[in-house]
Amino acid sequence: MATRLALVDDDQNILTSVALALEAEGYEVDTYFDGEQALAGLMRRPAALAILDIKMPRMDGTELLGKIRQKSAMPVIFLTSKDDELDEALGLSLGADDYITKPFSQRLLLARIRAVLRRAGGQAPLSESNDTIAQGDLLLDPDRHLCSWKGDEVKLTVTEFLLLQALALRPGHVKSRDQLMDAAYGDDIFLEDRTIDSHIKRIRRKFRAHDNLFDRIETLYGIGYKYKPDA
Amino acid sequence: MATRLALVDDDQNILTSVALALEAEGYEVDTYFDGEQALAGLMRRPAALAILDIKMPRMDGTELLGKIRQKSAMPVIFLTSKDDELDEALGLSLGADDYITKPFSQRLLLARIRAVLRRAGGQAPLSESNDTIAQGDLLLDPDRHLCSWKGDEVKLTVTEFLLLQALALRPGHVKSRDQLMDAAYGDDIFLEDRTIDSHIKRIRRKFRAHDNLFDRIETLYGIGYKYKPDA
DNA sequence: AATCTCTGCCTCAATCCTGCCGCGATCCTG
DNA sequence: CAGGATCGCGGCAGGATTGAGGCAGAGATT
Repeated sequence: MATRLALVDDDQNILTSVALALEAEGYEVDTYFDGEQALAGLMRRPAALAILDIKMPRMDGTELLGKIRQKSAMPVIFLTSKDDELDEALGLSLGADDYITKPFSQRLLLARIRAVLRRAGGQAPLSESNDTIAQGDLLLDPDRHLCSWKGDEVKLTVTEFLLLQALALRPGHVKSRDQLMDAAYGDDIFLEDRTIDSHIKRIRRKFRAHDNLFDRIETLYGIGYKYKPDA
Repeated sequence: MATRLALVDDDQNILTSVALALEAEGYEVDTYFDGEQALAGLMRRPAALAILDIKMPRMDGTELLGKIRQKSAMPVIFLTSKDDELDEALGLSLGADDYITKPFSQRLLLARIRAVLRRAGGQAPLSESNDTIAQGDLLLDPDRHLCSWKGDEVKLTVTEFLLLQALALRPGHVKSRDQLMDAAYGDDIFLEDRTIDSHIKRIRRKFRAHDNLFDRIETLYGIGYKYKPDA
């Protein structure tokens, strides 16, 4: 069930350390240290995504990408050195799905991998979906920034919308305050936990203004919040 | 319950001020001022996350990271000076989870710490699994923090949930109070044995409120408890 | 410039959780 | 069977967590 990634780089350090990191994230990783080896390996063990260093001896990344593209539409992410931007242009025009300049953080790499895999369509885009959410009486349309409860429009601010969206995306699933913070602001912002409570309070208040029995946002003491699905 | 962080920096000012800030946030912080000391300390007091300065006398951050990686997959955040980008490349491709360039805001540091811990925590769940447990009439879904008996929802607190999960994970197997304590709190906490009894009492009571014949949690005199599987 | 809105956070009171104690009942061991 | 160990249960008090109101600053709007 684990997604298999192919990692190609001639620098042994990068190869092993990045592989370790990815495996820690639950991916299976096949490592190759040059293009020819990678090409051969990919025939036998196809991967969901390939991560290629551009500069490699014997067969460089762009050439490898070309060969891969002859046989498969497998998503590809390029690794490039920071200073040679030419490579980026080259790689992308050749059909890479994304690129990352060294140095890169593990966080960035993971984000790109997830994004590319998501775009590639295999996985359910649960986290970032822009789709309308219709959970019983609740309707959330991100594109129109529209929220309604039992037909009545409920005016939410951006933050409130994002939080409710995160909750309603997986009805019944518990979200910690940290997770909600991620959903509304992203990784790099730290706020008081209790700020989430404040927003939840405001969301509840707005919904109760339309339906004073509204109780779909449940508090789980010591854990977080969840959106209760229809019974 | 407090998460322990390891902070390694040769600058005493940074060491103490950052440590203070982190402690104010509720973390336990072990501080070390060089790599060797840190390595020794980490053996005895393992931390959930290490924050390493890259430039240090005797053993620098990357070297320390290497040594740490030989023994553990502990998440690591690097601190780097803004001007030497080389360090970043080196550290990150070596397997650090993230990096922060000095000077950094406390807010960013906290955000990164949380993000890394979250990722790490999700990956390596302390106990056995995050899967739903379905044992006959019992249903335990950690993601939803949902517990039901014969279809009825039974509302459990976090501690109760963890204990029941530990028991139900291996139906028929005896769990000592110590083992249950580990499952619910981790192995860093000492509590009165009888406290487990109290929780078991409350779990039983809650289940009996739905089914007064409930007797699946069996007491093994002098040993512990076990969850009785279906006959 | 004068509002208005959004938002993060603070305070206070109410509620919930939990560790532990004591008592009586039960269970083993010799 | 007696004595001691162990356990179930009620209850309590402190601590942790949460809901609600409110406030001030930053931006946006008028």
